[in-house]
Amino acid sequence: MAGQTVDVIRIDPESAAHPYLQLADQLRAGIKAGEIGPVLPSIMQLTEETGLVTGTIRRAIGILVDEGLVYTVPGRGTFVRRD
Amino acid sequence: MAGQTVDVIRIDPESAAHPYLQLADQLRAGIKAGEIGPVLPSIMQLTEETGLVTGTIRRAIGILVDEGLVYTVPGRGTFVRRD
DNA sequence: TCTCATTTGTTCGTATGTATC
DNA sequence: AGATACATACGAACAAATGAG
Repeated sequence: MAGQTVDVIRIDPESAAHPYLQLADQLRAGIKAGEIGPVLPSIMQLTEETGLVTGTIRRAIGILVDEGLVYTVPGRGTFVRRD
Repeated sequence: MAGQTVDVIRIDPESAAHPYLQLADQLRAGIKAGEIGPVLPSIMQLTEETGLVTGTIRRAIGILVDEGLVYTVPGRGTFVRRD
């Protein structure tokens, strides 16, 4: 199992903001607020909770990876980088 | 060991029907015809016999689980539900 | 009790085709 | 036309449960 369920994630399909950006923003905020971590919810969990598909989830997480905020380990999960 | 080899499974990659649906249909038909069971071939066996990958096999089996036709036991296998 | 092989479960990575905006 | 999103499938690694010995 990966991280806990995160009920702070709310994607608004009607919003002008793209879902992958909404998700990246909310994940980032949750991490910085200490509400998310040290292990992020799995892509499958996020798929269920957000209604988005894996490609979109991965894209949002990819942003946080690029920012150096988290890192992923294949077969394990996505982790908040502690430094 | 799990179930016997099942040479009734034939996935057509050229078909318009998605492989996971083809497999689910053929497994269901084989079970109802009494040709498959009481233990399904393992996921590994099915990957070899169909050329599909584990994710696709699992998805097909998941359909039969949802239908109540079979159930899975971790470390044991997938069994036809007898009722 | 311990080890090992088998089996299902979970997870990330990548690719392709289609649909929508 | 291009970017975004969805659906499906393939590839790979690791984890956990089970049973045999």
